[in-house]
Amino acid sequence: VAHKKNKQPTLSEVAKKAGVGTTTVSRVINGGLRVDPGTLARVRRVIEALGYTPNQAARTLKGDRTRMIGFIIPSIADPFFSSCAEAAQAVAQANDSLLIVLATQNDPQVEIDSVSTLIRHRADGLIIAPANSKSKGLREILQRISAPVVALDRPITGSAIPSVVTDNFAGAQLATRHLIEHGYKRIACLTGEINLYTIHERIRGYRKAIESAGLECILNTSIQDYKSVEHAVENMLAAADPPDAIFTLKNSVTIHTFEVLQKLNVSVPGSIALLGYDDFELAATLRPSISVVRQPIDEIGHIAAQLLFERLLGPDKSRSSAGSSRPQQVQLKTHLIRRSSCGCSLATS
Amino acid sequence: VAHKKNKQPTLSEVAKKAGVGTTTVSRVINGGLRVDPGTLARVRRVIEALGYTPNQAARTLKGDRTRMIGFIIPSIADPFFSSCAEAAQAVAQANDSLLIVLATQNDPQVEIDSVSTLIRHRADGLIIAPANSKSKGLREILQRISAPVVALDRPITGSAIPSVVTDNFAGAQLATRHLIEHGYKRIACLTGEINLYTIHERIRGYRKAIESAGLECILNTSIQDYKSVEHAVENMLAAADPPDAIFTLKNSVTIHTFEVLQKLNVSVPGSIALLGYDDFELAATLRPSISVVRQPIDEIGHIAAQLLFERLLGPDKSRSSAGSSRPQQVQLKTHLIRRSSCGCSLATS
DNA sequence: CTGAAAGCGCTAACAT
DNA sequence: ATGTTAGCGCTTTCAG
Repeated sequence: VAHKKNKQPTLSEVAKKAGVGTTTVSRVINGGLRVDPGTLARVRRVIEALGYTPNQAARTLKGDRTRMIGFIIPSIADPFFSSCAEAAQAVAQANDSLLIVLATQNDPQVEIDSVSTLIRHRADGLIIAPANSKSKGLREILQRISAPVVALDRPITGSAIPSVVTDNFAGAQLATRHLIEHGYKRIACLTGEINLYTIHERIRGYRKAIESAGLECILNTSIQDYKSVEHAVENMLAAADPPDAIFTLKNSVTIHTFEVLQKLNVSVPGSIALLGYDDFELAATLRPSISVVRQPIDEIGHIAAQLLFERLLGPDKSRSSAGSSRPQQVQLKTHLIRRSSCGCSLATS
Repeated sequence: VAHKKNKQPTLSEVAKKAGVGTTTVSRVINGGLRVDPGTLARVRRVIEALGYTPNQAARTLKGDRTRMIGFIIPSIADPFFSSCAEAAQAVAQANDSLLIVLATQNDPQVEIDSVSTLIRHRADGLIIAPANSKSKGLREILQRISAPVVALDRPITGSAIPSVVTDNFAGAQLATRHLIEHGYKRIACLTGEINLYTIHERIRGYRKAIESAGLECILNTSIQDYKSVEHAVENMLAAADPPDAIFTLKNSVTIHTFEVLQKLNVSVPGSIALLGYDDFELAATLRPSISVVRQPIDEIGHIAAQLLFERLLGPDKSRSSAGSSRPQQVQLKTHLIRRSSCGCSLATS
């Protein structure tokens, strides 16, 4: 009984113990083809007895894939990205690969460092939600790596990198139009993080709808936290011509706006209607329930991972639900969920 | 079979191009000590020009750590675990390591497979929230691996594996007592998944408090989804002696209970008080706001990861915020958050 | 200061 | 059917 501490048994140890060559053991652990049934059984017994597990690092060095894919996102705790990660991990698992999750907090430097780390580890591929779609540094480093890359939620402009995003422009436009159809005339739009691709597109959608209807854009892009929402809303309410509807471009802003309106005892949608971008768990439970633009979150992660494996293995070999390969720039539709806060379903408010 | 696999440059390519030996290049990428400044600069230039990155697999094979740690949890999308993961990933990053996230959906077989995969990849260590604290198969495989393991949220009974959990018993007991102090006499407890360690402990806490006060346990452990909550609540309400308070043992049950109560127009806490285990984002925003037992989620993930790196590197070398090493069985305190639904702060309800 | 050479564990020709 | 052997890219003695 060898007490080599901290050491897993090796293939050649198995070979020695089983009285065979290393090639035979290698064949056994790789399916056992072209191996005598008796030998096969014996080797398997030794493997079992020793608790042998092939060393992936050695395989990798020999030229095999690492069976690891990187997943670079702003935050793991964010429900949107954690749901994407869950879906991507499932696809990775189905393809016998590991998902390595890296959170960047939207910091471009951390993002680049993360890519470097993944390259060092020779990840087979890479899924990334870039902090800045236009970052030159990121585009450069991404261009240099040989592993396939898929962009998630936000494309990487000026590159041929495949991406899976939702149609933020159409979603915001549709939502704004819906508010317009309700008859609201002064529709404010609250957001922050205007350098994000998604937010930028949503603003465009809002603008388009508002201007097409000949209304006035009331856009506040300085929102950061609860305080700033409170400040913004109080100012609007105190103005000579207060808004009759608010369109919020991201989850946290929607929630903060709801909270402020609730705190100020402003009737929703009576005095001011509210519609938010991105659904959230309790949107239907709040009173009034919050109308939102919903994105197919799971699909984003799922398709991004599938796209990656298709490029990795060739379209036919990846474990896809569908056999056909997809286009390289996927844009998913969003969905308007009509609840009470926009003025729909007044019966249940 | 012409794959356009742009291989990464290797160390010896750098050496050749720089006109030095591989040893020198190795020294350069490992800090550049004992290397002539001129040579160092030249080698660095070549590395830069070639975009060389050391191959982690080769280093690993040579005996170095893999700089990867595994993180096995039931679900990534679950806010509790994704927050833990975020904290753990930050610690991993600080220790120059990768976090590999595996979701098991509480399936014991997937769990064991996940551990195997991580062993194959020679992860340096392993953080796991076991689906079943008493699983023999899991304990066995965990015992066999040489890498350090830390249990998260749920201990692994019958083993010396360090764990980071919260005091579920005390938390539930405190919460139940709080309800009792409010004067409620018929306090129901709703839950599912009773095979989970956490739930088991919470039930114990509830029982202890109820029995100590000479009250009757009204325990329903068959909750699974909204429907089952609806059914349970309707039955309770229709009974001759309906409860005057409900204590829910997990997030989803709390929310479903709130929804059912809201739908049935039952006044909370007027007719029935509600108190839930585990805080959630909109608990304070709902009307009434929901009182809860809050766990220090980030700390759980953070401490678990720190514990792991302490065992991995020795207490002094890990990037801990504190220099001192921690006990191996950490039990964190929970906190009762008094909001309106239990009967506190009636002014703001 | 610097380099030659010996492996780390595995796979894949190439033998037998 | 099975063994022999040559590396994969890197670190690390051990000599210059």
